[in-house]
Amino acid sequence: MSQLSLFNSLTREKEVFSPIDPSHVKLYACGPTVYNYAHIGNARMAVVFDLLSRVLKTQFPKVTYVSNITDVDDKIIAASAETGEAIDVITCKFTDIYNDDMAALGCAKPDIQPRATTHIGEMIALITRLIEKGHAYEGEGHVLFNVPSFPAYGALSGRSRDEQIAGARVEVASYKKDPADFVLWKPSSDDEPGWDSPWGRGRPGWHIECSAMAEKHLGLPFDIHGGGADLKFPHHENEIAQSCCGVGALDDASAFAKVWVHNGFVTVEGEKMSKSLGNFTLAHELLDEGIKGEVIRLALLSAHYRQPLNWSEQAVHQAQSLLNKMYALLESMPHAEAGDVPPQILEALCDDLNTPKVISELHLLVAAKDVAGLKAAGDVLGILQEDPADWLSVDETETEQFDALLAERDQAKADKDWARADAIRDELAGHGYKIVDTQDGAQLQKL
RNA sequence: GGCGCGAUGGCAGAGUGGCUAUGCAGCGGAUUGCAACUCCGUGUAGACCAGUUCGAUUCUGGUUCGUGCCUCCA
Repeated sequence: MSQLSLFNSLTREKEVFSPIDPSHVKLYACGPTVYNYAHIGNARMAVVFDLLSRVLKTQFPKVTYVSNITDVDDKIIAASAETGEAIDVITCKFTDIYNDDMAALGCAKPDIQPRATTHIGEMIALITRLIEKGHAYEGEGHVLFNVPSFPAYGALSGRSRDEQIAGARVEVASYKKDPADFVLWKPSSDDEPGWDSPWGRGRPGWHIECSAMAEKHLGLPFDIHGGGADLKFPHHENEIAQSCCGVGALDDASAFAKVWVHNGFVTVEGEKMSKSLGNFTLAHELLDEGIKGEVIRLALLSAHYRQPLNWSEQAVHQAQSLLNKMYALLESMPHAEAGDVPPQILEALCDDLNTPKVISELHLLVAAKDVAGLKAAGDVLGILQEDPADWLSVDETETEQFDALLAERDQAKADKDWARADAIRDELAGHGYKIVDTQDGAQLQKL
């Protein structure tokens, strides 16, 4: 059996994964703040950690994958103010859309998907504990984490507290004892969402929810904590500080989570996809355009998860092309059953999720007509879950408008009027369809 | 400025101290309709400069360039 290795951001080394309890592996990944649609950069995180949980499940008898929904945040408040929709309407709506879109990308729902707003009590309890232990203090209605009280601060991001201060863009509010201190709890005005607490009506800071929810659902320490690379600092660094201090592990940044896994960004023309740059593509839009979820998923896995992934038509095209090939083979052998996951696939996955290598192995499986291996590989990768005939056909209601053209082309072929036949092919290509002549006559496929 | 990451053939993208990555595109061929699909064949790439070595794309150092975090961010 292949042994899983993962690059641990905390040690900056690829390590053989060795669970705290091999009978129950625990994984947490920071999920979305639900105030709008997920773009494919957000989707990459969901796909990567879904894949990791699937691979873990092939290696260990029990895996609990937790990924949260952040449903209290200043951005949500701002979105509500802008649209006039109630906050819970917005968060419910976009939670559902997120789950639907990720399901379309082949992501199983996490075993537990905790919401921040249903864990306020746990957050207050953790904050209270931090105050009691001298790691947090109250000031002007805020509760702040005192960074100098945690000697191991900076272990994950590799920056010292002095460097962070040198960044100079940190807001130094009057109630902060140290410029690096960050908010655990902040006061809410009457028109903002808030909960009663020992420090007055307020709401949690951004970082505390993950500490509280991970501890509640997984216990400390747990095995793997993941998220996008941009969360390393300050979010994950602060989670470590809160959680380690909560359990009194002042010098051990691994007392929260043992292995930290960070996925790289999706880029567009070499630049990070981000909302502020406006260069984002929504997963929802791509699905609406008729690009299949599995195509998006495979395209997102076409680069190694820690490398940047440049989103392009060509990446989509390559993923589509491979899936078409695989489904065509599956259709030709409809009664084949899934076998064991081919060892070379498992080996590549176990090597820090080397999905580009996996994809090359998929091509080789197609060439070898190894349907049983492909099906098994598809199950662990979260692809090849559709009916091959459905995959290869196109929606007839969409294409019946072209039936007359196809009939005309059949006649043109019979008349050996190749110029006309090819003109029709070109015309349909303009509509996004490819004509494939089969024994049953001409059929259309999406380009 | 501080701290990271990266640089592979037209494009995407791996492994590897010496032995074909893989795919997309292109080109040649078979089949076909002079198409499409399919099949066969086809690519001396490794930013630059040193060093280690019998031998480096792979290890080490430096340079250049790109990019990310340091502020909300997957």
